[in-house]
Amino acid sequence: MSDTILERLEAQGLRMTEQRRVIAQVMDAAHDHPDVEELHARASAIDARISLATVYRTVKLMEEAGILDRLEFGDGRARFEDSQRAHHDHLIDVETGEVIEFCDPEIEALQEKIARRLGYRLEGHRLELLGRKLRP
Amino acid sequence: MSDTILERLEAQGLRMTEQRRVIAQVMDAAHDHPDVEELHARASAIDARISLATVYRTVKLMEEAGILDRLEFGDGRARFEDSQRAHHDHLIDVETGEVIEFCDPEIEALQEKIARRLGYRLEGHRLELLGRKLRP
DNA sequence: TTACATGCAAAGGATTTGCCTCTGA
DNA sequence: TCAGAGGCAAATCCTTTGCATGTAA
Repeated sequence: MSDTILERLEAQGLRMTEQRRVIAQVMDAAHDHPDVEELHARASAIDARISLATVYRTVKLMEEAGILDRLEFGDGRARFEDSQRAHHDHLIDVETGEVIEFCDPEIEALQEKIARRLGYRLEGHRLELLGRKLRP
Repeated sequence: MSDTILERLEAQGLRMTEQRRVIAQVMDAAHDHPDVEELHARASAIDARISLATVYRTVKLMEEAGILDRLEFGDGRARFEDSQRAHHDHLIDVETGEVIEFCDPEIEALQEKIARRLGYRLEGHRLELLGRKLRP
């Protein structure tokens, strides 16, 4: 459960190319939610032989392999994070765009309950809170 | 609080064109979450003199006026609903794509609480549950 | 060797915009 | 009348894809 992205990628038996290694390394080092362009910039800084198209393909590969989660914050481009980081939701600062992660077991439990009440088994969720910093 | 979209549009003092009237009428009649293309189809059925571009412009106008809410269900296109319909969240059937609306005061309260704990005043949220129908 | 990955550029889908014409107030 | 709205097509933005070439196994 504490494997790196690189290790999980190898464990899938996928062909390990230089590009995939670099992108995995970048995502392992990332503590934020980079979009494809940002990912491409960080990867290019390590090895310039990586095209945008490859980043798109790799990110899709990793998403389908369950290694990355795709996030949509409503700004029209996808962002990615390590799917193995402990589950959390996001609070977005509407003034600065800053993203704060949080996890609340109560809200998780409540979601299960609501889904069940509607006759569904919960398979996932997206929760984003939008807020403005309190000035005390 | 129970005005139609048409009435709210007029109340804003915006120029009332035939196109805006038709789009307002379509949204008033809609009990679902149409995307722009669907909206254009429904509007065209009433009056063919409405272009896609106008639907895009009108929908943006209405969103900025607080008349419509823009929804993103992760399929790459925006959907719209009457912002004045009682607040609710969405449960999406991952098998059929069907969208079920629900409202849970407990979860609303919890979100307020979480935001406050993080030092924010809650301004809004997006919550989508993804589920699979229970077969009893 | 060879199936699969990459680069590049072209293609796509959703949305926006420039520009000229039309129209509501 | 005339500022703002609409139509059309071109432009943009993000993402995907076809094809020829490169490379991991």
